[in-house]
Amino acid sequence: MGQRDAIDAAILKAVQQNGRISNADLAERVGLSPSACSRRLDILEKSGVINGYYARVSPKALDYKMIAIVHISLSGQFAKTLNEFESAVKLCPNVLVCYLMSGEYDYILRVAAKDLEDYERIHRDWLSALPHVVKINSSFALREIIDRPNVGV
Amino acid sequence: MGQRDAIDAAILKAVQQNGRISNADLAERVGLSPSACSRRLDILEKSGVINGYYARVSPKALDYKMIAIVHISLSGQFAKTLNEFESAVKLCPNVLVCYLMSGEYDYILRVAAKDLEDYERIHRDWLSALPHVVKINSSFALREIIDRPNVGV
DNA sequence: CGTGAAAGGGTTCACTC
DNA sequence: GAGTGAACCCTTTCACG
Repeated sequence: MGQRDAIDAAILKAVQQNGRISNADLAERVGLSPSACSRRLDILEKSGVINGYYARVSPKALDYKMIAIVHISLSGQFAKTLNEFESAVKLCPNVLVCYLMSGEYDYILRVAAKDLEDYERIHRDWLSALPHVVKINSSFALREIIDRPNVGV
Repeated sequence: MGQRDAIDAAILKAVQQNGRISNADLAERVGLSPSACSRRLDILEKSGVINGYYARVSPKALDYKMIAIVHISLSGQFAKTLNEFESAVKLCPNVLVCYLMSGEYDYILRVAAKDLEDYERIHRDWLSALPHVVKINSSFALREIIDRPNVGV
């Protein structure tokens, strides 16, 4: 699962910075022939180390001007309870991130909304309706300081 | 800043799902000729609607097995205080996300670490050392349920 | 915005070391 | 595993309608 050597690490770093780099340029950058580079990249993709390639689109351009951080507690920690909650939360398209957490709350969510009215709808129709929820705590981002797509680049 | 019409929206949706789609394929998908599609994509990139393209790499493959959510409060809310904190936090490569928040804490951070020992180092050398910090509260992700790169795709 | 053609570049083989 | 060379395909980018 981990990269094998320094060249794989260099490949990963490069595609994290520029997902549209051509294989030819990538090969030159990491000091490999195009064919060798293509083989390695293929392995990294097929083995799941590289999940995919995406464009970053400014959320504001999509009219998503609001980010909420939502802490949620459930009525219990049984596997069945967690599974039912997780299956349901995955269906909400506004939930960008969801982690099962240690600490006071069971889950933390990052939710995108177009505006406050949109968030109220999401809160009412989605979040409050999730199974086994006993406590919800929403706070809102006033400003984005950092949003890096990847670690260590 | 917002997209102009349905075709731009379709272009954005496509590149969010596949950042490596070729212009020819993209044109076909949105029902445009390659030249017209290329012109639109160029505008979307140059105007900043599309921020860039990147590969998603499994954090585990990079040996980042740990995600911490860190709530931080500062000693005040003066602009100078916030600015100094924000300039400093941007220098920490392990901080993936940082928002200025409403609510109990001033900032919320998403921090990647290789393991608990690595996190202790980050906490000690970076987070605790950030200017004006008076309270830090770390909790840890036990499991990732959702991690979408983009909203509404 | 669409068409068409030209030009250039990239990918992908089989083969070799 | 990596490099070479060549064929093939595709993409991009014009000028023009």
